[in-house]
Amino acid sequence: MSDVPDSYDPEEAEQRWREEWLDSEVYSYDDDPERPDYIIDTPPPYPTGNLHIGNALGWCYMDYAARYHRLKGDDVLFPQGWDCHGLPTEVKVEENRDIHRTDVSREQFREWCVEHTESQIGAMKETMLTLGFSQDWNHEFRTMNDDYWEETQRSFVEMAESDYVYQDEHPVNWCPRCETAIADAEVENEDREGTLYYITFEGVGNDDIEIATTRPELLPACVSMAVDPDDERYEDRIGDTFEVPLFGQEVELIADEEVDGEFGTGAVMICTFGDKQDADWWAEYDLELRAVVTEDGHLDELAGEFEGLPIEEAKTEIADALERQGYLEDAEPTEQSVGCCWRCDTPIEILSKEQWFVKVDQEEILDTAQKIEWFPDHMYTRLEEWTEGMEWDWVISRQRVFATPIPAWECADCGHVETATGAEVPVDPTTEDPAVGSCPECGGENWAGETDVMDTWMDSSISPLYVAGWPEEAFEPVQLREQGHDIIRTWAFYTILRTAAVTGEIPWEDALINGMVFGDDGNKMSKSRGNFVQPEEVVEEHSADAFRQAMALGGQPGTDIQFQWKEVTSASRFQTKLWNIVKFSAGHLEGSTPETADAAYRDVDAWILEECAGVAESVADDMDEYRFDSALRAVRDFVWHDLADDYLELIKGRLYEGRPGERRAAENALYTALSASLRMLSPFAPFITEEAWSHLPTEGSVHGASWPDPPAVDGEAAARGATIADIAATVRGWKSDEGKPLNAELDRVEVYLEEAVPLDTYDLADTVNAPVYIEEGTPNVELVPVGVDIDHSELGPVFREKAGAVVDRLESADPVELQAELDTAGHAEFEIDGDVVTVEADMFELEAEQRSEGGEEVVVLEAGDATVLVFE
RNA sequence: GGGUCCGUGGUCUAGUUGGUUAUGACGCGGCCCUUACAAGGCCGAGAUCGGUGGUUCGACUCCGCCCGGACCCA
Repeated sequence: MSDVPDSYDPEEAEQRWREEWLDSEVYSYDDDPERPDYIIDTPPPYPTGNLHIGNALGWCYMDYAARYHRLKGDDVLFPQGWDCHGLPTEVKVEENRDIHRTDVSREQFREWCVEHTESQIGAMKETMLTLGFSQDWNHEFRTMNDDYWEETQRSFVEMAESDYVYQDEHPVNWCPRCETAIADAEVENEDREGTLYYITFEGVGNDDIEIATTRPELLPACVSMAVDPDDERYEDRIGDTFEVPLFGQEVELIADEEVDGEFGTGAVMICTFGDKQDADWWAEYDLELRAVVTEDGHLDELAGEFEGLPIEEAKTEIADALERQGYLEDAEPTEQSVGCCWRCDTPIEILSKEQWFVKVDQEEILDTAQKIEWFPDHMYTRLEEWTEGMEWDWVISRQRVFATPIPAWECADCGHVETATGAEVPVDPTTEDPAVGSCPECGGENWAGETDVMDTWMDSSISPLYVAGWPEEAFEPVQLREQGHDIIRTWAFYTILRTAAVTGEIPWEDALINGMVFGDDGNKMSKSRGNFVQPEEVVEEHSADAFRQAMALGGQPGTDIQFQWKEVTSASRFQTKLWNIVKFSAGHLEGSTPETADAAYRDVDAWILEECAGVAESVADDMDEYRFDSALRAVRDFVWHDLADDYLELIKGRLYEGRPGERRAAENALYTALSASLRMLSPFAPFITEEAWSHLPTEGSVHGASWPDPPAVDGEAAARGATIADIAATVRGWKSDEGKPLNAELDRVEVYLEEAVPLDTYDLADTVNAPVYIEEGTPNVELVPVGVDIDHSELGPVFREKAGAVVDRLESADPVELQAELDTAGHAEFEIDGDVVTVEADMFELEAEQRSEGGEEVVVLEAGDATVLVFE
């Protein structure tokens, strides 16, 4: 009867659909002016060659949203980009080819980097396809391609024209290993064990002074010293001068409130530059610049005999020399926070260099960020804090190769700097001259192209502009950015800054922030801990659909989630269940089922359709709020318990033996509920739902279908259906308790309802396998009140401070007497503190228990409002 | 040190504006091959909701403090 295989083979089906979808247009963006756009600003990942489980979580979220919005009828653009430029690739290429980047031409080096990047992208794309992500591959982009970096340069040019971009000499964070400037966001503070040295500076015409420092190697860069103005130890000493040990320069003591009197001796040396504080003081007090650290992290000629030593060596050599010459008073271990390069962990230096900067306009950034809807909303706070804490402008120039060139030239004759115009990008200033021709300042013709390149974040922070088609199309905010909370200070921050600067708009309407993925044991995933899981392993063990479901149910978006194998197990079981439902249903459905005219729905049909409509609505609400966990849970619950446990069992009689009209009504309702379920599940489990869809009388792909909208039904019939389902479930549970087969035949079943309702017993009788009689009132069996069930929400507000006493009286009263009072008076009365209080009937219910004392053998069951008598 | 989030059965997790017996999953125990389903079904046990004060008739939910954890910043 059915061509549905007995079991579902995910490995085969997932492979098949993956290929099918690639050849189809189901995921393509139509740019249809009639439908609302839903554009996702997919954050382009760095092509590491490995899409790890943390990436996968974010892509799952985007894919759930993309698939949901397609069902909702939106014109979805889910592009995929690649953030290609950057140091790790340069290092990898140097390693693989055993060269230094300066050994070959910039062109050659770039070419190798591109080649390497392409192979890395291929591997990650494969994983994305395995996991069933529905990007529109016609909209794939690479930040290293001309068409992309043209836009990067264009945005740079526009920002230069509006004075967001400027060139200046200013202290910057410098990584001596990468030999480039880096931005504040690329510096990570690490707690390290260091040594605190106590060093004596001899006074020049005044007493000596002792300072404490962790960086004796910076003594040659010492230009001043400072104490807290309120520090009594140094009263009257401001303005004293001292000679820097070993290096001989004379420095003056100043007072500044920023000095921490608790640290060391309370006196600190100011070097150019030990840290950001030094840079501030240097500027504030107009101190001399003694640059002693070279770009590659060695001491220069100002260090005299120590010239050429790497920083770490210089530290110990100079400390030794201080000790030998009697300047070192003490040395003790200390905890210190060291700023390190986030790419290579090398401690950073602060050097003053000519660099390109982007102005950080805190107010504009926050104004913009506030207009974005953050999910969860507290993620905005992260951005706010970071933004408010920004001290320096964003340094965007990098002394590297594989990146977007800064489109500028310097006149070799007069030093005038010429920035490209929008018309001449993309341009590589190292190989091309500016369009302006001769220097507008001096008329010279000798241009030196800028060899500095841009920070990679300059590329990735225009992704919303790029995917939205800027500048051909005026920019309108896209609908969604999804990303991890660990990169709010970079990706989100820079994108907001740049979009506001270039367009005056917010980049996205919604920012959905995902948490981190931890291992099964609750710890960060790491290979050494043995809790590392690669998405492919999960697919191999179970299926991509199961993996995707586990990601959705791991926790609500925004929280960190633990990867749980048991969640995958549970998802697999659900899929088995779903498959069996489909297999059973498909056998009863035919091509004309969906269009059954004027289906004569019985009560249970009305009930399942109403339930289904309710679920469709609440799941849509969840999806709109990106509550994927809640959405999937609701659908799974509906499918398993309402549809399979209750509804399917209730209509089996009609499906197998019903007359055509009533059978077709059941078939139609079954089809409606099942196809709605598949559509609601399809964002989470795209493969099995597509496979199931193909076995039902449906058209096309489930992913091209629309969000379910079941027909409106008679509400009273639906309520009756709910009672029937409740009764059927109760009888089924009882049979199971009794160890009876579910189809065990019963003598008869009597259903007692308080008010007579024309319950449709047709399906119920078949399901419980007994004739069913509906009665009004209470059954003629001995029911003994045994307890009281208080409705606190009714009773509490009425009695307020007396509520506790009333509850006590109700609970301590004899239930039998209470029942009698209720029957005669319609309420209960107590005397409390001399007052008579009346407890209305709606404030409590008496719990009754059936006491079988003689008479007919009968079992009494409670099913919601109904009392069910079962005669065996 | 500042900030954000969090602490619910053995494990993970839900809990909407405070209101009956606190959700589900995995695991565990028992029963059941019932015309979709044993790679399954049904049932059961298992939680003083981190601790402690407070607000309230009533607190998992609101507030204070403490303990513990994660992340961000300094």
